[in-house]
Amino acid sequence: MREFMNITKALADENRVRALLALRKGELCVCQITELFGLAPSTISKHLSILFQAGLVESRKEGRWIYYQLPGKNAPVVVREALDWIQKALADNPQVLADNQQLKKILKQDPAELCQRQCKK
Amino acid sequence: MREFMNITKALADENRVRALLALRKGELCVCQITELFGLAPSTISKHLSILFQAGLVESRKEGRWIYYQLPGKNAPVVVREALDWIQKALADNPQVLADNQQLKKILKQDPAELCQRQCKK
DNA sequence: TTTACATTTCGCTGTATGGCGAAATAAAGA
DNA sequence: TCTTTATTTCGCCATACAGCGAAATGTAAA
Repeated sequence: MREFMNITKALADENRVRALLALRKGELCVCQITELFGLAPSTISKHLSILFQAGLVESRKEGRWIYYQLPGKNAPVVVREALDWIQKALADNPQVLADNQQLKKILKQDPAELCQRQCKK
Repeated sequence: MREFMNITKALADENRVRALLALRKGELCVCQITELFGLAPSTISKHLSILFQAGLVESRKEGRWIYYQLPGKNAPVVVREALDWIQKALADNPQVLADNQQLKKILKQDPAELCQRQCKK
């Protein structure tokens, strides 16, 4: 039950749901998500930590960057069904579509430059 | 998005999830759920109100009693899928099984007597 | 080594939420 | 009508949580 509630609590925040949907396009580093949402890096980090604890994202370290991504086929059924559920419910949501557009612009930018700008703020 | 977040926030409380699973057996009045969880009637009422706002339960008034039940076939897809999800995830959960046992005992009792005891507390 | 930098952790603040009991509401019964 | 009673609403308290900035951590570059 604890595990399941970790998932529902993780899904009970709009920014975390938006983050999960943004990750559909592939892995993202913290500063890319930070840029997308316009929140403080520490805030984004905390959100990702909560998603990670719930098993809703995986993480991969590459040098100084940490990339987050949606879990693979080996993820628990309850997790995959949760992700399918929000995907289906919000695929054509205006906010989510806007995030997708914004994300495209972010992905065109050099991640290194992006992160530098984030850190200077 | 607001609608969807109403659902995820409603599911982010363990007692509300337990209530939804208890309702699988059929409609229940407030005092029956109160008896099941051992919380104050006002607390249960608030929880049911939140589930109702999210569209996760329907209600039916019969005299002084108000019966709550899971939504029917006409419920939005996103709601039905949410209910299927938690049902599948927690069908064999110890807490949920214990609730089922307890619920059987409660359903054997006369609702009128049950409610009277609740209100005297 | 030092410095730079991406991310996390920590401490704090304001707001949201679960819990209760008391009062309000609404419907049945005396 | 006047009680009784099932439920809701309201006001309160304690806790949980999202947000930030500053400090800490760990890794790469100089």
